[in-house]
Amino acid sequence: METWTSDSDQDLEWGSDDEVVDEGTRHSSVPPSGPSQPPVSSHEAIAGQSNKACEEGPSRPSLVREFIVMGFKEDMVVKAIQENGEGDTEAILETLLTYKAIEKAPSDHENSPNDCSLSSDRENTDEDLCDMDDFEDEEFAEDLSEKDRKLLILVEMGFPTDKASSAIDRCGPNASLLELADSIHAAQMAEESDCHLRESRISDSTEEGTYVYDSQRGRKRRSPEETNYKRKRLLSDSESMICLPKPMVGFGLPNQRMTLANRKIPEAATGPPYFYYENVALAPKGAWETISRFLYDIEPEFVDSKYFCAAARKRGYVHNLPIHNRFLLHPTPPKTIQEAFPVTKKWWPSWDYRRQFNCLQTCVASAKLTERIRTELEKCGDPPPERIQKYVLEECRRWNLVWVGRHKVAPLEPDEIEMLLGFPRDHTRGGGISRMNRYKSLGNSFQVDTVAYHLSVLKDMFPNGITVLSLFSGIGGAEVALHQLGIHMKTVVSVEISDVNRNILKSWWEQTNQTGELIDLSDVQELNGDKLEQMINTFGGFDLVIGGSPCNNLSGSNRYSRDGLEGKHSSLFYDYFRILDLVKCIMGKNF
DNA sequence: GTTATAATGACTCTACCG
DNA sequence: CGGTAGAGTCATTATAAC
Repeated sequence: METWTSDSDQDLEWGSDDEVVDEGTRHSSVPPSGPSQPPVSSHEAIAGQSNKACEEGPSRPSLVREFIVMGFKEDMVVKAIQENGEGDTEAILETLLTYKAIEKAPSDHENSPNDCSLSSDRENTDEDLCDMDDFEDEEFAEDLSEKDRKLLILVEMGFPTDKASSAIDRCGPNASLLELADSIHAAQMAEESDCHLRESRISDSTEEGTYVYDSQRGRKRRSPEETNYKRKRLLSDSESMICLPKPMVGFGLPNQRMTLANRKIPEAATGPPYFYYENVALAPKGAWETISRFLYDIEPEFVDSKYFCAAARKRGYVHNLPIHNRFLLHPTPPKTIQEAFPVTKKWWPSWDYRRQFNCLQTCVASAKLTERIRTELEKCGDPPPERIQKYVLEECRRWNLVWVGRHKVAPLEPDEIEMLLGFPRDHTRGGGISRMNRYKSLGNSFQVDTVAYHLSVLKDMFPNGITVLSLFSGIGGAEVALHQLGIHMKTVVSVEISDVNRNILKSWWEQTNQTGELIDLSDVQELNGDKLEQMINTFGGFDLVIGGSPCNNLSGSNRYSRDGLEGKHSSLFYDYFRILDLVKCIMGKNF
């Protein structure tokens, strides 16, 4: 069962530095990404007009918000929901796209995917509709031919006119918009398939195989040689899919052959600015497909931080950074529990064969549980019967418990979690933060060494330092990573909703004697085009847009509101995209 | 009010077997 | 190929304690 622990130590030798790092040796850092508790949405179109927050109306304000955050106007969202009912989100989306396509004037642009890259295509298509901007007649759509209507919507969604047109020809007049969109997507993928095939083959031979799953049927299957062909075929079946690499090593670990020799970044996505987006790898079906689609179709890099430290942390990263000549932070952190906590060794029973922790989350075990474990172990002899072993081991895994005495297990202390995640000791300590909030902030953070490895390529590219836009900064994992890499931060604009997290980052910034400037804002939803344009003009553009949006509606740990990307908090992903796209547009115009 | 504690499954992929 | 058991997951809520 323990395949994930056994391969980490022996099979992957990457460094000569196995020394145990004293917990006090690393100074500098803080993690990002936070749960944020946004007030109700207020969406602002780029043009500057802002809409009122949606509170009343439909019984699901989150549904309204979901669409507003995608760039639709509130009144239209309400109207579309009334028209379709709350159940069928696809129909609502289709209606909204229709509204928008009709209402659209060529000059204004909002945050639909790939919006700015298509303005030229759109202008042609919309030409004969320009005078229809005062949208009143909801029947208008039916005056268009079905094909024209769909073409219009597809172009509005960001697809080139010619591609959209041939997709309609290919799929027939009755194809749904989603089918058409996927068909275009598949065609684009097929164009790159040669390159893809080559890359995947390299990947397959280097790794143990690749898992491919069909996002609709939810069946995952082992993919041998013919995987790539299947992938192609399934894609043209209007199904998008995602690969979770096994082992989850991303595009390559240190001292390991790069699994993806030359990945291709779509033209529209190349830097500047560089960007880096993070979220949980094990998100509900379809979430990563959507994330990737919004972020310019870049393939996510899935990495488990167990290859960088002593705790697992399966995360996906979408970025447009180069992937060659990456390097690790030094000293490298311990990669096993025993190296990280040598003093616990003498209490560690032989039948607890954990070598690494599972994902460090936001909650820790209760005293009652550790008490239960202790009494259970007291009741029986040594070694305990198999049934007890199994129970204890299960709970230890579930809660990341460590052995601190005979029959005594305990949850990790906040400072121990700081160390495991690559933060300086006491990074989150003091300043008015409660213990539980430390756990929460840390649980929501980056693993610094992992992120630093990916960001390390920036060091040579920007010898004079970088200007950073840090969204959902949390306790500043991105900033800490950059600092430890020795990358000078000229200016950091940090956006983080939590007061305590902002204070942690500010405090770290001062204590590490940063010479650059830290500007901290609280709400990504208030970051509109005007503000961004002003900042970009002041700072000369951003070199890096980095952040991990809230995962709580995606995480498997959430029993109450695992609503996917459209969840109350996780839908802030669309704000990440909105802001990134705005930055790209503004910088594209002025630089 | 603020903080800590305890209780609360579902969903998914993986490995294995027939 | 399908079924199944096993394992893992950046959490939320109600309640008690302070």
